[in-house]
Amino acid sequence: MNEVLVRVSSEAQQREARLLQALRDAGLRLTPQRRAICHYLAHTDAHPTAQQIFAAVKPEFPSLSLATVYNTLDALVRLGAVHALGGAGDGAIHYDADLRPHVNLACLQCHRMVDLPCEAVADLNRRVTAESGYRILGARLVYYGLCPDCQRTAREASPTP
Amino acid sequence: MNEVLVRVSSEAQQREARLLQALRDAGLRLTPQRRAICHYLAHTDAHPTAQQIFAAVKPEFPSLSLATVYNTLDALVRLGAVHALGGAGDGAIHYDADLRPHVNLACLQCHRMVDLPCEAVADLNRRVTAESGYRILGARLVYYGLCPDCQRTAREASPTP
DNA sequence: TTTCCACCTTAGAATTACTCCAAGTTTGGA
DNA sequence: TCCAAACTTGGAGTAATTCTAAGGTGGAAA
Ligand SMILES: [Mn+2]
Ligand SMILES: [Mn+2]
Ligand SMILES: [Zn+2]
Ligand SMILES: [Zn+2]
Repeated sequence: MNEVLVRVSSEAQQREARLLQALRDAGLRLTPQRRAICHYLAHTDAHPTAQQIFAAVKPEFPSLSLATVYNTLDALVRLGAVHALGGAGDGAIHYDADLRPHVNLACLQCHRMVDLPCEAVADLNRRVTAESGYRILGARLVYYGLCPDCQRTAREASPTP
Repeated sequence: MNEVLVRVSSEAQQREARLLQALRDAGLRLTPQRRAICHYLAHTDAHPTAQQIFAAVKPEFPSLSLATVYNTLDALVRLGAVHALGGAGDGAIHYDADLRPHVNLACLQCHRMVDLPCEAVADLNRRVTAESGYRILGARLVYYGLCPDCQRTAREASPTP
């Protein structure tokens, strides 16, 4: 009759907590702007750019400045809490707050990035950390090309069936 | 007494041939500038940026334009003959003509990229190609952080031993 | 709770990698 | 050899990112 009150913290909530903790641990301040940016980063799987984060958070903070978005991203990347994945055919850097081992797929046509879970990446991470001699801050595991949708579009455009 | 005249084409020569063939196969023209850029790309393991390629080839072609470097790189990347690895702490994209399976290590401090051979990457490539549904043009397998040299430098700067 | 300052945010200017353009040149097939 | 499509070039243009100076604030300490 007693329900088991285990709240399963969602993946997104865990990510958000991790981002905030990373800032705290580094002695950086938790401003409302940073909280909002972390919240957005933790709850999306879209691999947003700085501009996209800005556009998404701006409504909640009309005074928000792009510089703050860049500052916060820079801090999170330098702390290893967010990965900088690079461009996707657009000239802008995409960010990923999902640190679970996976590779990312970028479409050079529609500029979207999606995840491809991949257990093998965990081994890769381990090996690189152990063998490289580098102090690893982040990874950028991206395959780029054309997504299924954009392949279809391209095929319709050129009559080569 | 007859020597066996097998010339073992060096890795770099193979790469150069592959780059030129990729351009030919795509119906693109082999201009002296493109040849020089391909030659440089094939013979370096420095993962150069467009500007660095320009600086390296310019002496041989005083009339060379940056636009030509960008055009050529764009063509090679779209053909999958060269990989665009993204930045290394500098704001510029680094390129890699070495298509052998490996991961790249970027130092955010000195902006250098080096290779880490890794057989596991071949499997990763296969799996992504097979399972993603994407038409894969290239990969960007980079771990970024601080190289051993820069770690040492950082340690000397901050007295935390 | 109040104080206080090092750290933050902000708007806008500055930087710069990269792209675009128009005019002149070249490649490579016919 | 001839020529049209493709290429190169210098310079202007674009836009992502960084820088700067002035005013605001988080959070530790009293
Ligand atoms: Mn991802
Ligand atoms: Mn490499
Ligand atoms: Zn697409
Ligand atoms: Zn270094």
